[in-house]
Amino acid sequence: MTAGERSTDNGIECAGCPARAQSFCGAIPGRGLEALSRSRQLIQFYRRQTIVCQGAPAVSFFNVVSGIVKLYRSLSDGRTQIIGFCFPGDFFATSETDKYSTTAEAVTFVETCRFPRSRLKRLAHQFPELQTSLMERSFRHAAILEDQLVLLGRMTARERIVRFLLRYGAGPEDTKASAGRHIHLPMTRTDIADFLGLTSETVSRVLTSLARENLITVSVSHSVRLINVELLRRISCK
Amino acid sequence: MTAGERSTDNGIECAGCPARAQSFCGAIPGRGLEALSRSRQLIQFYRRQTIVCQGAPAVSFFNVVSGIVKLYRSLSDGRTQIIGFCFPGDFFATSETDKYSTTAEAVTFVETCRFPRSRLKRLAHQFPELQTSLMERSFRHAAILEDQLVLLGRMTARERIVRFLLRYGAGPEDTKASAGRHIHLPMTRTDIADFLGLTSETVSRVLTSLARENLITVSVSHSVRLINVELLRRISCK
DNA sequence: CGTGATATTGAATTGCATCAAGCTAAGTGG
DNA sequence: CCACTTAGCTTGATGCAATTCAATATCACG
Repeated sequence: MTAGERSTDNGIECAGCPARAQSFCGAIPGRGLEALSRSRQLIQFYRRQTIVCQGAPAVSFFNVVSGIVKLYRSLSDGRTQIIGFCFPGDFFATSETDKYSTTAEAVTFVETCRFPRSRLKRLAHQFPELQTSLMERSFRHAAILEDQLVLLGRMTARERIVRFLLRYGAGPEDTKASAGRHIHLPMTRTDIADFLGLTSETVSRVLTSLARENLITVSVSHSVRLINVELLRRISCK
Repeated sequence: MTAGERSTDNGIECAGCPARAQSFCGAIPGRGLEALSRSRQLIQFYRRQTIVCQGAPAVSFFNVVSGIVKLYRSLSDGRTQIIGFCFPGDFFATSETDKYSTTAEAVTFVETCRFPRSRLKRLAHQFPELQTSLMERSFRHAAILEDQLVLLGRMTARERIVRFLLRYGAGPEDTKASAGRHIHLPMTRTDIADFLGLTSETVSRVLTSLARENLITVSVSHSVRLINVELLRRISCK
């Protein structure tokens, strides 16, 4: 265990896990849960703490129980691109190679389950219902990455930021629903920029310009409220 | 069958398929091949022909036997982003939703195997060795998409184009090896641009500038030769 | 209340896009 | 076999969105 991470007692059983419904392990039937509880370690990380490091030997993968994790890749000159944010129920550091391809860092305080890397394959082998669910998950994941390719390759700064706000702030597709609700964005402006292929200055500028046009309000920097969701959706295009 | 596509007789058995070694079906053991042969249709497409259309009901998925397919998404105003090129052994149009999320179009004359969409899940269920291979494939695929995110989000036009040339023209990682070899690029400049998040003009300009610096030669527009692979690798960074 | 980190705002710069010609190569039909 | 057409490619001139550099402003936390 590297300095700073915290392993809590594993007394908590998987059966009672609040994240289980959204997690890959949700597909594991009850009879498998006890074994699962034994093969995982519950590990916590503080904000800014690195969980796994790009290029390091891939020994474990993780499931997010609570909090937000960012996955990113860095170029040698410091440019970084965030690949995605992981929320409760997402798993990460599932590499097919023997090295981690991305760095994972806690954006907030994070609780994770850690498993040996080989375990996923074994579990899938053991439980066919998990295997199906993993396949669905991977197709869904690929679709999200494809969305992001379009965003990075072809969208303007404004479109990118509006999409980001809608993605993380609006109920999926059902117009209206989410207008006026507060969105808490625990990541920094630089994080958002590194996710959207922009600079933090541009993120700032676009947010204030959206606020000037009464499409959103930014109370404190980590809290945004969507005002005109309809118009925002139109801006984010498709 | 839509107008223009060509279904050849299915007499050719999967057992003798030249693309099988690199394909998902390569993981299916001999005993399953006869059934596989029966469940697929061999379908050919001519250059520029649309294979499946973004938004259309997802009924089939395809495996490339020969030729190159491009997958792309279009925005309503015509901006398009190519998600990737599929080569022999790649499969595409595997959607988790009931609509295709990308359009697939033949870049060259293409031979494909078409399967009913539900078949993949059934096959995976039937053959555990396929299931493992699919999982590996999906992780590898995700890693490629992540690479492309970094490229689109953080790289300059020159870096993008050099990476593209190295990716499709150089043997994997083994420096030297591939210097001087001809690379045939059947896609248009616009295709390359749509893949790299650029315009065709920029692709042209960068290629001629690389040629002026004696890093590559461009004989006819679809044929490029890498001269200084070492330096190209340095430009493409990491 | 002070200090360092984060965010905003402004001004200047630039890399790539856009617009606009020409150029080239591959058909096509007389 | 050669003008004519057309699609794709190259090259140049100009514009602009986003970056870069720089100067505050604001926030979070001891």
